[in-house]
Amino acid sequence: MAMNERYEPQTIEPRWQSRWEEAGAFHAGRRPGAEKRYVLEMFPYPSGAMHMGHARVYTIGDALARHLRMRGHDVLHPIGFDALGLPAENAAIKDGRHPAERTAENIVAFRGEMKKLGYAFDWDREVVTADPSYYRWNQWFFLKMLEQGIVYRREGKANWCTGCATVIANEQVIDDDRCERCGSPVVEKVIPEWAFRITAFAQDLLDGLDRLTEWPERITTMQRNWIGKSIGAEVDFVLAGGRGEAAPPEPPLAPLADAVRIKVFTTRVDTIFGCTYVVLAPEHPLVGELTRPEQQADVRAFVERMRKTDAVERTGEGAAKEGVFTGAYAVNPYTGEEVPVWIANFVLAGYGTGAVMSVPAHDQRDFEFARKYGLPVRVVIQPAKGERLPAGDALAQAYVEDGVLEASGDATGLSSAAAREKLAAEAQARGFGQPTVRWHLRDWGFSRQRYWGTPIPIIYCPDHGPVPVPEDQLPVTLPAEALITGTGEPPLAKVPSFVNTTCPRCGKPARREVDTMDTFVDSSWYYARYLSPRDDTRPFDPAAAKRWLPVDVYVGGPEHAVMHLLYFRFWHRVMHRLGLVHEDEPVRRLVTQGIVNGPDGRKMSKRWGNVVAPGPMVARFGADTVRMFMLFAAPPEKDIDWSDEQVDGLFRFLSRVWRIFHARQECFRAPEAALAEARGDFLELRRKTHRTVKRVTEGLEGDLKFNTSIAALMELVNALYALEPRADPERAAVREALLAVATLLAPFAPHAAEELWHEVLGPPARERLLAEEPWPAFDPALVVADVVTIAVQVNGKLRGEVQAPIAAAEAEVRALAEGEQRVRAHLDGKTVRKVVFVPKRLINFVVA
RNA sequence: GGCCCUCUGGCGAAACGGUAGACGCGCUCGACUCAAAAUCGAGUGGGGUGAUCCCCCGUCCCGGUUCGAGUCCGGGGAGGGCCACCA
Repeated sequence: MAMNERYEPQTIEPRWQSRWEEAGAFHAGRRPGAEKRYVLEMFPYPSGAMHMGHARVYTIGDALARHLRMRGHDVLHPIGFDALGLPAENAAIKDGRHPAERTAENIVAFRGEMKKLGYAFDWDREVVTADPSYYRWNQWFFLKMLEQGIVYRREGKANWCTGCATVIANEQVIDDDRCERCGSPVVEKVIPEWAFRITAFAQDLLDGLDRLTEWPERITTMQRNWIGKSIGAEVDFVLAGGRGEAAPPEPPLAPLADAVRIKVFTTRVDTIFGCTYVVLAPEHPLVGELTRPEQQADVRAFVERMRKTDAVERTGEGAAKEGVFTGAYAVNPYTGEEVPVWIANFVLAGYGTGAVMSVPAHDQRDFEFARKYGLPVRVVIQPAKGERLPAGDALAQAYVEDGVLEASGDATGLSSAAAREKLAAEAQARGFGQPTVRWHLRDWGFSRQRYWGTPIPIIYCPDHGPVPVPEDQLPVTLPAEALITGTGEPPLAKVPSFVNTTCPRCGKPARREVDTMDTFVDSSWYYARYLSPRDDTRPFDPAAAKRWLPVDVYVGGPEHAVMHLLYFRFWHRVMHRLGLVHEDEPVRRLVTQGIVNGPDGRKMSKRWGNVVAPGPMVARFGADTVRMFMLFAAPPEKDIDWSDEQVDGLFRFLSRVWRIFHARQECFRAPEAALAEARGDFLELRRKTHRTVKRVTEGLEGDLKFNTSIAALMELVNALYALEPRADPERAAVREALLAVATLLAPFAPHAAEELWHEVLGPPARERLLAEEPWPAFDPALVVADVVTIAVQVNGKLRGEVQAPIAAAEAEVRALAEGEQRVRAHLDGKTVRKVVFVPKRLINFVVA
């Protein structure tokens, strides 16, 4: 049967998709003896239709997975759906439908589109987080972590999103006070909530980053910053004269030691001899107590005003520094000096100790505050080199660098670094402080006052308080009949059949927890669930985990740098502690892919009318063209713009590939034995073929340069167009090239590749699948040319080129180069001082 | 303010410290066609002489290292990302 003259992806693609499926080609575990590879892309959140960003991640991961399979590995390449969460619930509220129904529909649509794109997923392992068979294990983990003390209940200030009507995590607050999901204002609200003690893992999470050598550095840097370890010291300033005559504090204070101590945290204890005042946050518990009667009115008014001002306005960049004197004085333990105690808007109650020592000469913020309120400025650090600083009164701005201490008692003359160590140790020795580590990372509050999440398996008993639901009663399932309004109290609170239950301890009537878990819980361990997705006795099989974990390559967007990618590292450590996994990092190599922008270069958005959906593009050009576009446009980590012209170009390329196969059909049966007799242009073609195998392979490994791999294929195809084979050896060389093209194309344009490969091989290949064939090897003898072009430079400037045998020695090349008229013109009348010879590449005459 | 990234033709991009611009898009010309599309082929960084030969300039800017720098080092500029009165 003659091959179709036209490239028609619409007829080819469904055919191969069903062949792959029937053969179970992409099931993991089919090659038990082979080395495993776990390739994973971040699973989609099916709140709407599939978009180009999805098409890009899965295309990148798929190219890798397909290549690794052809390299003989046992490949696990699973997929699932991150189905629970606020956006799905919000969308459901908007169109008045149940989130379960809507999500199910979206998943069907997603699955359909992914299948049309021909991704080599192991669909048997699909996981949907909204399924009780999945989220029961969220609940199971919750119970285990409760036992371990990693989960705890707290009452505290939470970030309350006014739009989503729920608490959200610190990581989900953007632009200071906006919800990452819906953009609504976020306010502080005091609410009881459940939290993960992720801070207990802070050091470990930080140390682990050093071992993640195959992660993009910018991601590990972001995590490092987010974890935010700062090493400093805590120092107690004792209130001068003991208690101030404060108004009766409410509630009554616990008995205090003789002296009231104001604990401050600083990373610059080396500057402490320059401390001229101390500042507390307005919310600091000691404020009421230490304020002097004559300052009482001012301080109260200030605190009251701060309470009413929202966080951004108060502490945002533009906010003016404001403060008020309390009338109290505290003693600097290093100097014995009494310094005034102030309160100010810019001091945060939630960071450090909520109190700072102010060193206006060496901290810009303190400097501005001191100038505004006429507080003294005292220089105690001098630059190690360069001009000395003037006295404090004449200082134009704070000197914040490290330097050499002066006027600092015993520490005078020490460097800042040495002084920090000495002074912190001294504080400890003398009992008024100690070296201290502070973290930016906070515990992960995960209670959400919403419906579409995992119910938290806790029962509140009037006698026993919060009681965990026994393991054998899991899952606590979401009641289908909840009324979801998106406002007011948690929807689950309004479902009596859910709320009302009995205490597992005493059997008395009790109420269930009505909050649900943050969606990030679902995505924190899904990669492990893929290992045994139908297991109903445990979250996953540890033996399978031993075989498959860690994930070898994880592909996803860099926007998850400090949320998902930190949470799942934390979770993996918990699983490690529970003995479920054998390593403490979940992912060996992370690939972060760039955004697909609209054709106008702007982010795709309805607002700009520049949204291009993958579905219609696949229908029009075929999956292979869309995939090729994603990979050819730029390396994975770069942002790309959708371009209709470029897409046309890739379709044109695949058609061009098709046509050359069609035009060279007579070569399909060429005898392989004739290959060795290929000469001239056809020997060159063979070299090009083998070089192409090498280049494409390199692009799929190492730095993942799919774009140059595809470029190499294009060059080979261009070379084929330039040749007309007439004899068997020539036809054999062409056949070799055609087979290479088909095979090398398999990770990128798998459908066309299968079709072409089968055309070349004919009936003998009927039962085989290219997707499972071995990746081609190249002949090292054929990737090197026997004659090379050598650039000739004079003083580093290109002045000609010569052809020389690859092994040519310097003398030979030099003679050839000097024989070139143009080169001679530049050498005439000059003295050659030196000749630099780089074998196979260039020769450079240095003349004067 | 801190940390990080990027900067190369008209555009997307290539380039172990070694011929800058591979490959693709776009554009120009030619072949095919009554014509167009499609396809195939040729050309395509700027400038200058000038006719296929050569010269000069050219990878954000300034300096340095080197026989040789898009690449390495120092300084600056522009754009972007993340964090942020974090003590």
